[in-house]
Amino acid sequence: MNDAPFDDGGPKSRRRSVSGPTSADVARLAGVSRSTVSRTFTPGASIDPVTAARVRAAAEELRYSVDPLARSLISRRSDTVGLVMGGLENPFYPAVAAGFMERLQQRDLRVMCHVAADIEAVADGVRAMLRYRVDALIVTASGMSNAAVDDCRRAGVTVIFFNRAVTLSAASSVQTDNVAGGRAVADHLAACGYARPAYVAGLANASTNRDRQAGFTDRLAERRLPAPRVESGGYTYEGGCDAATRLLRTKPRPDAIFCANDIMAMGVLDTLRHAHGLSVPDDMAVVGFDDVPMAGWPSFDLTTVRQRRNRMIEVTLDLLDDLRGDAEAPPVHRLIPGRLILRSSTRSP
Amino acid sequence: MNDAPFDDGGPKSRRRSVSGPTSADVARLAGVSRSTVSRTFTPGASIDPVTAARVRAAAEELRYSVDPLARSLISRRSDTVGLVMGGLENPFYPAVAAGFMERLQQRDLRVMCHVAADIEAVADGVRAMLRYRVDALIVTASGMSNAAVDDCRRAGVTVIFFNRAVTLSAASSVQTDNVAGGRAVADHLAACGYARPAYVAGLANASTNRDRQAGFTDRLAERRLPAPRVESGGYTYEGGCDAATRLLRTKPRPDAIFCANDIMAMGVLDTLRHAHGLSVPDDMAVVGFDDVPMAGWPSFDLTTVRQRRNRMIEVTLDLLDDLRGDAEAPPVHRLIPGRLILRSSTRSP
DNA sequence: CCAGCCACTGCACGCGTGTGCAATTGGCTT
DNA sequence: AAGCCAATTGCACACGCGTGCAGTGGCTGG
Repeated sequence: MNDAPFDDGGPKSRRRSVSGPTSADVARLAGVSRSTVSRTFTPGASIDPVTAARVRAAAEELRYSVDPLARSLISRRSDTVGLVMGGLENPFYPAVAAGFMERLQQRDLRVMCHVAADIEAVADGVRAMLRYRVDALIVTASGMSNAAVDDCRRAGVTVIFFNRAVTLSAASSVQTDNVAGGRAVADHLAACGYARPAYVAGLANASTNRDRQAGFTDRLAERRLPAPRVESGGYTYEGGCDAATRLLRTKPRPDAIFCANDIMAMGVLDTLRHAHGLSVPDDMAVVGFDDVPMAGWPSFDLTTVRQRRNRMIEVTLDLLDDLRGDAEAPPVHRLIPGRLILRSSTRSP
Repeated sequence: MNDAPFDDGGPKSRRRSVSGPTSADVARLAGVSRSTVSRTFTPGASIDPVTAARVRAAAEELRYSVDPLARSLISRRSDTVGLVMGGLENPFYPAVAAGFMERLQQRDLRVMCHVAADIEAVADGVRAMLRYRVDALIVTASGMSNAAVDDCRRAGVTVIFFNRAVTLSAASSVQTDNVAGGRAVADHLAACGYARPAYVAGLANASTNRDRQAGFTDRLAERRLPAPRVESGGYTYEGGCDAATRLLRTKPRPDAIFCANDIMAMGVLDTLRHAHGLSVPDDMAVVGFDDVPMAGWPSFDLTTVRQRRNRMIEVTLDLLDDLRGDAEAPPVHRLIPGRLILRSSTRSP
């Protein structure tokens, strides 16, 4: 019961063992007022360096550290950012999440996570995080209602969408140039002599999917190639498998399949090869998007559009530094160019 | 400067637009004291249902919700659990993380995440989270110093290790029966007539790796089979590739390779097939551990030990419910049996 | 009819911190 | 030498909430 070695009789010594020393304890030991202790740990506050050193020594001795909850109760910031993710099935996103966490931790920021598949779940998560006073919000590959964005704005929380376009809302965004990626794929397939393109779509309401499809389709049209047959694959491996099967039944049969992400492309690849005995790229070309590590494995060796993941993350965090605090700042939109990685799932030009 | 549209003259109206209504506002509207409002939102508090209803109505009207920071400042709990992860490269763990998040969100708990590769980084993350008063800590596949565990205990925070054995510390754990998994693999390989086993290890200090290897090796010995040649693969695909190459150079050449996880097994598989033109399972058997979705894809079709991910998560959360609050409770250790999934990367018995 | 009990409510204090304001000090200018 | 200014510090008041304690009123049992 009494796991503290002794009770010093001070007025607040009851829960010392569980709640740690307070700034009052440090103040007493250093012979200053509590305000001075506070100012010691508040960058930019007016304090004599000599006093500050004495306070720091006392804090060190007591193993004191500022209680972030009490601090944010009054300062209205929490040194915490919210990370809202649309799902972790596509291996691109765990890598993104890990990248964000590592870098945020480096800056001594805590990260509060939330996974949410649909718009409503996102809004719920966001509102919950707002109550915890997150300083900013990063939303990866998931939609968000304008109402929720407005809530953030009202709360003074800047929100940045990662790989999600945002039209009329007041939020910023960082994403791969998905349109250009789609166009690059169209160019490459045309250069290789493929003539009957198909597109395996991701989620219909995802801007990544729409942009990739638009770039692909538009560029095909510019090059006088037929509009691609479209099948939905829902951004999953199984969806890719099913889409491949459906595409094989269409006449004329496509000779090149562009998938909105790598996972679906792998499903397509596996289905073509193992279920229908087709040869890639001889019988059919397959192209993905993301360039997840697996895409480079010899079992797939997938031609794909690489997303510059680390660069995107850095840009997002730089943006965060710029925008944090003033939610009134006008939204910024950054487009990061992707890069077509040529592998053996397409013929050579 | 004055970004509120107008000032209603109330004593605390300055920041109304950013910080939302307080319990005092609700109290005023409902014609009760602030305490009564508080009790309305405190389960188990003594309050007249009629009054509570009136308060709720007022709260609804003002869009009031309890400030969780202020609440936890005094109640010493935060309705937040910390999730510490050792990395997200192995796709088993993003799935685990997502599972935890979804279920915790369902229970209206926030989750604070941290990724940390080594023991020290884990300790840093844990200490940071403790300062934020997390109610509990889930540590997946990552080690933690006893000092850090003690810090948690002192802070009254229960910690549960997920897929990490814990020997002398005061923390609980939930994990697959890795020893039994290793034994099952040994049995299966023996039954199939393989005679020269090898083991591709994960990280040397990971209990999962040690247990799988121990079960495998012991059972091989029991069946009078030679001790397996061991190469380290560091739990990564590339590590698996390299280990395979090294194993192919050993004499006598192994005829069955058990890998401590699926990702390494895929690296082994790809290397055997594509770099050395070997046939699996005819020339060599390959077995993994985890049964990630990819293991079932036709490109790999990997015999492996399935970890009952969802079951493990449920057990962990049940444990959390039992243990949350009393850090004095004796630690609990749960072993979840795995299951050998037979596919075509091994011959039939 | 009264004592006693119970359910409910309000008061006031505390949780651990940031910060405007006034007070003090010391150095420098006139 | 007197006055002024900048630097530094302490006081006191928030921040938004939970909760022990002391009431208040109504009801029951005797």
